[in-house]
Amino acid sequence: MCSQVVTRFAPSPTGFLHIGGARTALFNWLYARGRGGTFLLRIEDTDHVRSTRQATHAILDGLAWLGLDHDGEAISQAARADRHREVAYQLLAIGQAYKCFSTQDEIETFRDTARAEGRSTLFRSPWRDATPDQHPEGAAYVIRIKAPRDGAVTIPDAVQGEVAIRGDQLDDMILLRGDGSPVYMLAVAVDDHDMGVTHVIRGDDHLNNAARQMLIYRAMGWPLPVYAHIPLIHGPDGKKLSKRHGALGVENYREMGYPAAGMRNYLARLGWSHGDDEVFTDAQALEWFDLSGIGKSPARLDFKKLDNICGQHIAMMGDAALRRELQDFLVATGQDPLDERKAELLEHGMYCLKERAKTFPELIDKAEFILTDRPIEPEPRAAAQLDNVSRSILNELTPQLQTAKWTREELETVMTKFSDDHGMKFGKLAGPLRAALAGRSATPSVFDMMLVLGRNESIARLDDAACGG
RNA sequence: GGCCCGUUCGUCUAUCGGUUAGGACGCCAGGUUUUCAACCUGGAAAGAGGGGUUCGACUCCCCUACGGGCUGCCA
Repeated sequence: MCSQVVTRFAPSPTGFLHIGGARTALFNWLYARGRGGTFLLRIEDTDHVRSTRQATHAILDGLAWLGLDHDGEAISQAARADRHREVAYQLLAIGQAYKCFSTQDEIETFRDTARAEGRSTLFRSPWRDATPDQHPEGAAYVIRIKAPRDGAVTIPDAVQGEVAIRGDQLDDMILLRGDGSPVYMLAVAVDDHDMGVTHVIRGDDHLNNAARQMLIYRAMGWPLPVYAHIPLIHGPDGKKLSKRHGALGVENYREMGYPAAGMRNYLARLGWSHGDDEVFTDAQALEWFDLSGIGKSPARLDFKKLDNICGQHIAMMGDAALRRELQDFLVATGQDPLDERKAELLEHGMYCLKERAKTFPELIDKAEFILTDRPIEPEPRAAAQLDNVSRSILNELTPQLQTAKWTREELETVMTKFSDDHGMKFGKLAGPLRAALAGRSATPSVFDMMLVLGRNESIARLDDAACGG
């Protein structure tokens, strides 16, 4: 069969894990993991001024939260500068690159006048064809690649199709700066090659760069990886995602309480599709994901849809897993985790809570009746105007519910007995109970529980039981 | 300025020359419900504009408009 797939995610550590970057990472992860391949992580930290250790940690944390595990250690691009330099000199030695002694000032003024005169600002170095004996003694130089001046470089892209860049649009880009430091374009090409990357899946802001990187591959005689340039994510207004759109980093989404599984689903569906499938498991995504399903136009972030997808994932999750993730969420957001007893109660009641929460904070909110300290007293003013049923609910049922463990069986038993004793339909208990507990912030969720219990699955059964047929 | 990419309901998308242009989210209406939510039923809602090619274009080609990207001794 075909050789092993190797993908990579290569963020610059200049802040946090951008939501767009997270999607790029996800696509790479899905592609590799779905094919038994390797998913590597490379930190592009060659910009010493902007790169920080905290930013690297933020990226690692974000990936870990999203469950996008990479193989091996994260690779530091900066640490590989010697190898990048080595390739630059190799290129020089085989005549695919040359020393350029033009100063930055010269280039600057050239560009200024070119712009002013409406001409191309591509700099053509006069040193391209100079022989060594023409080189000035001891002067500073940069190493430039010899880009083709005619013809075209065609990028075979799995998403965009064949994209041709004419040779006259390509300048002799710098490989090594005057101070001997390698430039990004060189580093990327060398690293991708050395790491054995077979599929470069990245944002389409790199599409044009691919042509330049291909020049290096070509000059070195390296086999080309498959390129797949995916459209960027835009804000709800269709503009490029920026600070004013709010949540940019994945940690923001984590703090808002979205489950990682829901994020993976939503992000995967953003710009990629598998027919009409909207909600899917990781296993399905892994099986279905393919470059051919990636769209070519930028997608907008839609929080309503994110909510919906996440809600469905919370409903799909196992109670124990939910309990664990909820605790993680509380810790991650600097809140106190639930104590054992409450966590236990919550897990028991999860079956009728999780179907109606889209985020963890919402789940906690719905569970207020379970989690609130007991005994629960009704607000005096509300207690004063209760009808008979409500009063008996308050006196008989509430105390039982206050000590209940909230398992489905127990809740059914208690509620059924009560409605049976009062000769009323189970579903009709909601109103009086609410009235009995009016004014308590804890009240709404008990109705949720009753209604869900009653409506969805067991109302007929319970009503039959309560009314004796 | 030059070059490159994109454009189907409000949003995410299906369609890979022939469909009443489908689904999902959201929205609206009705149902159920002694709150909300959930749930059920129904509804409104799309091929940017203009030229071609073709018996037939959302689909192929060109132009325009709009959006985005690249054009650094940034990454």
